[in-house]
Amino acid sequence: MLSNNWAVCNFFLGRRRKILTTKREVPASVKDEKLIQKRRDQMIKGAVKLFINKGFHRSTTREIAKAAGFSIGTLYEYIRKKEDVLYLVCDAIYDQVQERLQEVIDTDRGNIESLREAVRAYFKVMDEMQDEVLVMYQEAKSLTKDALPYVLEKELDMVAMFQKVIEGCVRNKELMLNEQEIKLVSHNIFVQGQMWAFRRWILRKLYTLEEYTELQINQLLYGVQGRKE
Amino acid sequence: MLSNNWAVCNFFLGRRRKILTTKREVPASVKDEKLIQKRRDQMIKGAVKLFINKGFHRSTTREIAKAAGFSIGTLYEYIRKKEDVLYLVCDAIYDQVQERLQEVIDTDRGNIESLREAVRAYFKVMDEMQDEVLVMYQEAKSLTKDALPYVLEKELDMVAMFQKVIEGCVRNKELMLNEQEIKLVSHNIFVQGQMWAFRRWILRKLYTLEEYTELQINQLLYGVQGRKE
Amino acid sequence: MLSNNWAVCNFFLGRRRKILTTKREVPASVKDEKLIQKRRDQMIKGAVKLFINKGFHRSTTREIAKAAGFSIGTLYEYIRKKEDVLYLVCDAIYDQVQERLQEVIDTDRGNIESLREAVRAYFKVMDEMQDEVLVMYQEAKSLTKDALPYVLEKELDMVAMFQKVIEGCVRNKELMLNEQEIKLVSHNIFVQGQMWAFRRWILRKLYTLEEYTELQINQLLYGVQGRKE
Amino acid sequence: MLSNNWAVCNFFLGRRRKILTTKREVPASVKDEKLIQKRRDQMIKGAVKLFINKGFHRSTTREIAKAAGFSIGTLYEYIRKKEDVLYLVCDAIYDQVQERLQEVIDTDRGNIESLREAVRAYFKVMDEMQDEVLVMYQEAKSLTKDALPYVLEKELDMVAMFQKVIEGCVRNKELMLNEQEIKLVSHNIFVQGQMWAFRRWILRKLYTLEEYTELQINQLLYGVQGRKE
DNA sequence: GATGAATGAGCGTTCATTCAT
DNA sequence: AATGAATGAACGCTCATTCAT
Repeated sequence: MLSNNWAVCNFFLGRRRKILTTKREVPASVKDEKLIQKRRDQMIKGAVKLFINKGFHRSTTREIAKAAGFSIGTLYEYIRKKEDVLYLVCDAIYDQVQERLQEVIDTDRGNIESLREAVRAYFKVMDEMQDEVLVMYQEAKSLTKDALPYVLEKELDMVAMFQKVIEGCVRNKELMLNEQEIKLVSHNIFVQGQMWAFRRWILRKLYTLEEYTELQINQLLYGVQGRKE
Repeated sequence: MLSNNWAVCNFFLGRRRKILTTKREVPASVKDEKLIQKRRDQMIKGAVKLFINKGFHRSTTREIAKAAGFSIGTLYEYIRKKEDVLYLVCDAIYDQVQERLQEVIDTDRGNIESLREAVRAYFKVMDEMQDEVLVMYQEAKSLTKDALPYVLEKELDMVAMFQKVIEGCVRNKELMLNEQEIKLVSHNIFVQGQMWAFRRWILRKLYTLEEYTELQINQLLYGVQGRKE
Repeated sequence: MLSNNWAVCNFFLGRRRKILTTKREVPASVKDEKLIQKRRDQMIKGAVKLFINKGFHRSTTREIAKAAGFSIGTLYEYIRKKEDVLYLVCDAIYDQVQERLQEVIDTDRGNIESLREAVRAYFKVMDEMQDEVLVMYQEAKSLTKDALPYVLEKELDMVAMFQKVIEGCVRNKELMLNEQEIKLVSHNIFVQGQMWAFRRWILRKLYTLEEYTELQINQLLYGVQGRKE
Repeated sequence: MLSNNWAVCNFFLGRRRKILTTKREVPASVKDEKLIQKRRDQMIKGAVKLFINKGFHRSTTREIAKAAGFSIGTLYEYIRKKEDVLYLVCDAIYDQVQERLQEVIDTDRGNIESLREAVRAYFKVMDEMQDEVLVMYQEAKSLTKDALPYVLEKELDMVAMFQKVIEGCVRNKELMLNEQEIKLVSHNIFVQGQMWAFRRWILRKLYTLEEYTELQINQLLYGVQGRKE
């Protein structure tokens, strides 16, 4: 139940610094950790392709196994339930996004240029990982009660990256924003990046990625009235 | 297939002014139009509740019938396929949103105050219809190839409302924006409204609706730097 | 159950002269006998068309009602069960065949020419009523336990017509056959007539109706060796 | 649609020597060919019993599975649709009939005695396989458009066996028949064999198998007038 | 550790039949 | 007498999951 999900999330997220520090474990029957990693990589790779085309609910476990390159029996040696696949997929996608961002975003420079660069980098990643983002985006709600908080926490971690960049600017007096405003802007940036993926059916017709990026950055910095005259 | 869906959408939306002017009809076996309306209203009401809790895929046709207050046989007198319920639900929600907006938004005044009001009104509707918006938002991807364009068109109609308000401001020199910028801002407003619904798990903790609204409007108008000093 | 059907048939047919002299009644809710006849005629006409195309089991009561030109509710004013339609249809087809035969077959002349004529007339009727015969033929097995004997009795009545013609020939010494042989030949003629309908997929390619008729008559009269040299 | 079926059949049969040489494959999910054969044998055995009693349409897939000795899920590992069962059953029955005939019929001797023997053997098989023949006979029409030609071709193969025997007699001047006549007689024999099965409700009362056989052979050879003398 | 045959609960859907109007 | 909306048992079929090999 979604509404229950939110309740559960709130519960967890409220104290997340305490409990959610480690990954949620999906138990496997197989012992060899190396093998588990290898098989799950195969699985995730296949499943993402599948989910992009048919969504999670319309993909069968058999199809997932096949796409992964092994049998249905083997699939169940590495997961307990179909929903574990979804969690593993979502988890992997977020990790990938985050990893790529951490490579290119400098959260410590604390000037407007670093904010511009962060947004550009983020939008670029979202563009390159469009399909994956879409999957995450559309299927996250199918995650079970206990898996969802782990994924939401990763979202917050990403939002926190932008927040950190902006806080740097504020600290250096490049921007004048209170905490509420900082958080809102961070969330806006985050959503606008996703938006490029989940509204691509219309945005792609109106803008190239570069146009979209620069327009959003300008709007972010100056608003619609800041440039009025 | 999602990716195909997009192709289809693009195809339809490309020429939408010509083909998509009328509603997509869902055929019913029952002839009495009044009755059809009544039963479908029951159905939609029940289905929304269900979809909020379990999502479309996890809701069974029997549950939908029960929630609507009639038997499974009767359900199928008013739809052909389970997916028709989803279309009917999405369609109804959008109609409702749009209707409520048209009541309160004045697209002709053409000043900044009217833009503020439009955004406030829109965010208020999105707040009041949180559950419905969430359903639409999360389940739209499960719509069939042929139903999706109808729903997307409605989205564009709503975006167009904001666009019209902004164009008014531009015409009256209250704002200086080119067409690309106008469109982007319209989409941003639209998405930020939805965002209040689909990210409520975090936003509700940070802001009241009023705070969220005013912060977003200010960010929209002045950007983060327009107010720098 | 078919096997039970046979048992039941045997039971009934064994004493048929006593019990099966009247038509099996299909009760109607409506009182007006004239109307019953009219509505059932509509029904049979529509149903035959339907059964030709889709068979009994694949035709729904709604389709039957529609094909008859009235509502499903009305249909059930004139029958009790769907299977009644099948009985009514089979019954009507046999009546029609028999009526047409009685018009043209002279069972009293008692010469070989009258036998030839009877066969020719019968085959002609079977040719003209191909579709109906096929329906009867293929759907009779779906008749209920209690309806089947009535239809089988009609078959025997038709076989008896040929038997009568042949008995006339024997009485006049035009043929030398004992009773067993007479009956077999009668059944053969009957089946060969049906055969033209139910094996038309191949026979039509090999013969015209006239060729088929004359070849069968010759084979009937002279065998394959009677003409050996 | 039955009428369409015939059209399709004609189409296929017209060129059958070219296309229909191989069996129609019914795909199975299971890979082990041996197992497929075993399970399908179970299935066919159970289904024949069921179809004899209730007909194809009145037998449910669950009943078929149960009669076969496994679960509904397993049934569908070996077929795709319920209709596949019917095809498999019809196909198996024909194969069985044909196999038994090929064991006993000598198509090369080319004398009248061999024709007598062929007919006797055929009628005996039809007697022993009464139930199966009845099923084939009554349910063949429920076969799908694409399955029917395969079954009809098998019929023609059997007719061709009699044709071959008769052609031998003609070649050896034991009989004087043109091709049209040969074909007709072959079809007659074939139908008269089936007739013993599908008209057993009356024929059994009039004749033993032996009487029926000898009477038909005599009628075949000498006609009703050849012996008039 | 890998396989894939087996299972059966449960799904979407149909349709003969009823009955209030 | 005629209608057609309502019903729900029962159908064909799917698929997540298990477990013997």
